[in-house]
Amino acid sequence: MKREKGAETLSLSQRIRADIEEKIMSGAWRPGDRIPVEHELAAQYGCARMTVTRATEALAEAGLIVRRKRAGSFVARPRMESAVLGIPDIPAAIAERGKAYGLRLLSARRRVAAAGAEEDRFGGSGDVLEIDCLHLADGIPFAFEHRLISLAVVPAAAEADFSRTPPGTWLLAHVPWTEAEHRIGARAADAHAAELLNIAKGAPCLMLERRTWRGDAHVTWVRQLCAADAFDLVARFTPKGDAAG
Amino acid sequence: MKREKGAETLSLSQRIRADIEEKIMSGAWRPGDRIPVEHELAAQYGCARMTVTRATEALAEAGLIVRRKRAGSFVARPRMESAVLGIPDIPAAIAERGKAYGLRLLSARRRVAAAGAEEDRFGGSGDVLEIDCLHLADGIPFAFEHRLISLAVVPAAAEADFSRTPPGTWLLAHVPWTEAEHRIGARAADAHAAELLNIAKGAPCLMLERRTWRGDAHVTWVRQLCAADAFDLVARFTPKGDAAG
DNA sequence: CCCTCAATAATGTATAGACAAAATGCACGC
DNA sequence: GCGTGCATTTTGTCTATACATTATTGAGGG
Repeated sequence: MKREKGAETLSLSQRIRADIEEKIMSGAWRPGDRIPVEHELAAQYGCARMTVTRATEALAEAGLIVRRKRAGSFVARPRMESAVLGIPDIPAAIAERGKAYGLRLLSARRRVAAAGAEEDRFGGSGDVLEIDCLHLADGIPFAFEHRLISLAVVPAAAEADFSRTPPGTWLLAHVPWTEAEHRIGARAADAHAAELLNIAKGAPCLMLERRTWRGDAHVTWVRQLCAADAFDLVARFTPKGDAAG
Repeated sequence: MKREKGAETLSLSQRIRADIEEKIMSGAWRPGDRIPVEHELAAQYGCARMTVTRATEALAEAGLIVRRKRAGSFVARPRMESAVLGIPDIPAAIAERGKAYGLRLLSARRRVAAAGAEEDRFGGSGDVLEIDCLHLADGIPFAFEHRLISLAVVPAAAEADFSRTPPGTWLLAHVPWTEAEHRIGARAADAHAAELLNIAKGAPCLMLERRTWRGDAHVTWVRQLCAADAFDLVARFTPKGDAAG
């Protein structure tokens, strides 16, 4: 278990980094502790300070230590606030479990985004493409997707064939994005979703909402619903410290 | 919106990094494109190659580019698989919304982990502390927590007063951990949880399960359930590329 | 045409030194 | 006792150079 070392020969700076990391992870050096100053470590390892610096810099970037001029470097206070979550593309997720992916396009229409709850969440304005589709795993309904795409930002979307390529996959391949926001929650299936997913009305569903930007422009907003027993999100991660990215 | 620059003077290597990042983010350099070789960039910026190297190294670590000996450096193929999810401590999450946190310890008993569904998920063995508690926001039930703590790894837990300090908070403060795994899903409330959370049986709930290790030893396993309308997880993130950490 | 091998161009890592910037802590004066 | 300012320590960054490593490319031989 745990991290794969690969057993390859580590470079000296990587070894220094690993040594410090081990000291921190094992608890030998506790949060707030000062770690040896760089020239000291350099002497200890018989190398130039620059070599040590590269190790400490990387550790700082990873959030394990905090470096402060004149004061020294300190073990960061761990904050378990952030986890790297693997959020797969739906076709990829289905393929990963060895099932056949299927897509059913329910509707796609062009309209103008006006004021409204949905548009508020989307945040964009102007012409949008509104798409409903169903993702299938081995022919069984897996997730219901409702999406808005800004045609001002992605005019090419008007020509795309979303009955063959799922909109998410198409967008990922065609539109670069710079920022996104996820909202993950549980919801009861409404009548429409229940029918499409072939579950009881009111049955629990996992909801994933995603807004995507390119620069300041809203690219797309999507809500995916899938039956509670069909899918869980799983994330594995290691602690990080205070330092901002 | 978007990223805060801070407006501070960037170091040269940071500026080089930012310039390349901008080229990639804006789409000027597309995935798979080769970026100028380091000595070329060095000449362009009038600096030593080492300075450029620090920028490209950081970009590679961040997953934006891939560096290959002899071949050059290339813009990484973006994979939207991972997102940094803010998963707050429950008391912190409640405090953040300006509500008063409350805790109700339902039960805490010591027993030996035997074979069973729950123990399988936990993965540990030996003496465990089994805790049920309820987190309250302004006195209203917010989340139901069921937890196992390995007493072999955390003997001090036997003495802790979990009627005052929530187990998660106590553990975070007292036990260093090296790895964790989250599982996020939707579940229907069973009779017990429904009563405690004051919702209908079968109502959708957001479930968060977490296993935590220290080295190879299992520290704790916890399952938290909260009513679907009480809480969503929200994550904001930027794209990353192929490169492994 | 294919295989092999060597030249080569790129990254990978390290060095020793230099100066900048910041913050700590001490000495000094009041 | 108390602030004030300066010296010192430590990180922050960069330079110029050197050699190692690796995969590509091209030349030569079968």
